[in-house]
Amino acid sequence: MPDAERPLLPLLDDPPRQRRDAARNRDAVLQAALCLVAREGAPAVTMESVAEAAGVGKGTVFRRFGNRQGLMAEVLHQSELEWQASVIGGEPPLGPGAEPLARLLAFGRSRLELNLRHADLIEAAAGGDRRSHPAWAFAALHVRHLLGECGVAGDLPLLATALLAPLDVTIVRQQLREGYPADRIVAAWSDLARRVAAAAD
Amino acid sequence: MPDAERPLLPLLDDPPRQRRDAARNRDAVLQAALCLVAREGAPAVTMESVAEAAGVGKGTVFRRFGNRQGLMAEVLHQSELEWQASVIGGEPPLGPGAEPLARLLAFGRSRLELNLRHADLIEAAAGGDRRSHPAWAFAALHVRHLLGECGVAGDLPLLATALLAPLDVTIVRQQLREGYPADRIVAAWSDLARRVAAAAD
DNA sequence: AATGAAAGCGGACCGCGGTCCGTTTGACCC
DNA sequence: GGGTCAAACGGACCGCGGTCCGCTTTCATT
Repeated sequence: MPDAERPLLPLLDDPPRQRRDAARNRDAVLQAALCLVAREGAPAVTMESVAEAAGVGKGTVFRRFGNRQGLMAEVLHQSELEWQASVIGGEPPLGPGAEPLARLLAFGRSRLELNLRHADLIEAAAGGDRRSHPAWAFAALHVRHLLGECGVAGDLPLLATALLAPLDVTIVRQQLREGYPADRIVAAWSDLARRVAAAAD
Repeated sequence: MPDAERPLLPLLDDPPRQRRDAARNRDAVLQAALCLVAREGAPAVTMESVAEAAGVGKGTVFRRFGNRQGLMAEVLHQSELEWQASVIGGEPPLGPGAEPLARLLAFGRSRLELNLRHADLIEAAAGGDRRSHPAWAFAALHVRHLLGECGVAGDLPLLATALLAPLDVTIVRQQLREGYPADRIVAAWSDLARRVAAAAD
């Protein structure tokens, strides 16, 4: 559908326009990856299998997405959109309308659940910098915003990161493996969040 | 030197005694790995190069250490011994003798420095479970202990993990990459630690 | 329609982590 | 010493991530 506008606004999209086959292939690869990950789980999906399912060569997959992490990051991004929408505009207490602290606590529980649900994908998408992923940036920004609304004084971006850190998949998984029940992990995180948010107001 | 005692105390070490060549090879591999990592950095060290340097076959390296992470974990362990000693018995404020809160703050700064210094090695040793490594377990236990001495009430083991989490290599590296200076990261962590420790007493 | 150039393509190729299995070595007993 | 057996060895082998380069497709221009 954007094609229909092209002739009418030829000035806006010209600089780096990409060839049509490139766009088509990129889309095919992403769809194939999405499908394969859903069906077989991220760890079982190889770059070659994605290429084959998309009907392209292996080189094409790497050209479009850089490496395995890049591809998985894109898949993860698709899977996170719905959740992000419900944080921004969904029901309270996760969405807007509740007290900031209540939203923060709901956020923690919800994010922890999601981290576990997408665990394999997150780990597959995680390079040395799991935190440069859009999903992480979104979460960090949101926590920072809520802390601000709670009236917390201090280094908000770094405090936000510090609050997010213990929710990380690898940490939570390890805690579960050590026998801590999920409820207790959530409770401990809530405790932490309250301590951080308590300093002000 | 333990050899000298063997004949005198034949009862203590018999159950799973390992063959002499096995022990010798394990040692040679570890030495070679230590040396190579120091000289070329962890990322550049391949399992095959370690095997060759140790004068053994590749299979032997894998048999002794399981996989690359296992080997790197062992190398890391060696590198952390000195620091652990200085935490347990070194000078205050890191070592014993200072106030618990002061020790905690000193611990954070010191651990952060060490994480950066050993960054490559830590990442190489990190499997899905970076936190099952002895070095991590040691740190967690120590923080838990200090929190207890601070009079903190709550879920100490999980709070300790939560405090440790933001010191993780990948997080700190990302923050540096985003332009936050190291001092500020340390300050933010100290702030966090104080908020956690402030609830009691 | 013809043409030139560059963006894109794909599969042969490489290196490394990890496995497998036939062979060797060391420990223990006679 | 000789015999036996399990533990250990080592290198050929495999699969996957990632690169490279000669060939093809697209698109702007005329």
